[in-house]
Amino acid sequence: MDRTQDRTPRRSAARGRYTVGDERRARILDSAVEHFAERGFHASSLARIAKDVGITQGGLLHYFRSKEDLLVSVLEHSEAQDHERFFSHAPDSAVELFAVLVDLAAYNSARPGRTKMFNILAAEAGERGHPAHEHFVRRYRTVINYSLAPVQAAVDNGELKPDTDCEAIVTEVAAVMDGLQLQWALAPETYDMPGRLRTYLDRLLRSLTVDGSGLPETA
Amino acid sequence: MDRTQDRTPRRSAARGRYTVGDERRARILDSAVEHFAERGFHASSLARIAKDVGITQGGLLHYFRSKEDLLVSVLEHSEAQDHERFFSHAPDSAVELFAVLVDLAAYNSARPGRTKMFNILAAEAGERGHPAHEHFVRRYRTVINYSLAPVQAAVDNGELKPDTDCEAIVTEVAAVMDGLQLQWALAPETYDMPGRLRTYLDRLLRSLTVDGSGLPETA
DNA sequence: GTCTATATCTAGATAGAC
DNA sequence: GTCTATCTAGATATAGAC
Repeated sequence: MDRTQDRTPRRSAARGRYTVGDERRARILDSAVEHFAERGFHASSLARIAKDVGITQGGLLHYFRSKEDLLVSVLEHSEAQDHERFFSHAPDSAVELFAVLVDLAAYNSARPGRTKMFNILAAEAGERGHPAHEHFVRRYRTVINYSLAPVQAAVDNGELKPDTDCEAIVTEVAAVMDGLQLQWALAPETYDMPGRLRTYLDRLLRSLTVDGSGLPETA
Repeated sequence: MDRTQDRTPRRSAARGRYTVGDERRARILDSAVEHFAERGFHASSLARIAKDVGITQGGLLHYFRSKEDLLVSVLEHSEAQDHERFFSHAPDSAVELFAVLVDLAAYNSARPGRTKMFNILAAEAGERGHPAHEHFVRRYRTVINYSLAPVQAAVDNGELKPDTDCEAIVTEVAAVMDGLQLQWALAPETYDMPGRLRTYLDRLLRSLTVDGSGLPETA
């Protein structure tokens, strides 16, 4: 096992207390996010990531034993943040699910570095050899499953039309979120990503309800 | 002006005749597409692109004076292909537009290298300094404008509901296409991208028609 | 815990031989 | 039209000093 990897659990155990090393680790992760956001994984450089934190490349490698280790740590860290903030509670209805997704879009649009990083890494990860390939395959599966349950439940209890293809709906929603995020990244200041997502989800919901107006809006 | 740049026009003038240089140029572009698809722009290497064609890096730079020149040429080349194949005729109706888009998705899913390249470059281009930034900003504007006209026309002549927000629809359609493409790239063999797009467009169309079943399917 | 030094590779671009 | 040679710069990773 990796000595650097079991730092995070230790920190949560001693809640509120941060060692110097933990703080350094956190700053390296933040710096890495910014660099991956600008150039992706392959073209980012450990030396420049380290320089932004005020240490050298050698110093950085004390915390993360390799570039790939750093990438994996960044992804796990971000994932954990998202999970705690948005996905720790399973939504009971499609309306509730959609509201969470709009919140997530707002959260993402307030964090351009983090969000652009996901755009690039998700695209890079299409190649089978990429160190984040498995991560993103798993991530889509998780997102789909998380979203599928409340939609299926809404069909079962009659809120949504009985002939609804739940899986198609759910992958489509994920696609819209990713696609809007791609457009948003080209002009983050002027593009209302959560607004466009809500517009889409509202119409989707209306088209899925029995008479076209049976449910409240998502926000 | 660049001597290498005015080769393409000359070739189209002497239709059917390809000089050795033109053929070399085309093979370099193909190789570049594959490399950009795997690693994006920054992390691709001219030497390796050249090696796949069977020449050296120095030889490649005879045709494209810099790496950035190569990238721009690749994008222009691909764009020209798309335009000729799909967008040279302006669609008269929303149904016609949607059918073209499904064709495009099928075309893209048959060309993994090219399509994954667009995924990565579109994401990388979010950063303002990226050599393809302007290209993708322009590309989205073009796509939106191309799609807006037939949708707006359908609203005006009563085929679609009068309260339809055409611009929202059109950016949403673009987002779905990009997002599905991202998911497809993670498992191209098992993911029916054009099928999922058609499913989405069919439901979109039904939700936009006055009584919910006024128009034929897209295919 | 961090730095310096170093080994080893690879990058893009230029110049000039053939 | 292509190659070789070369320059400069930058990459990751290791080893060991402090």
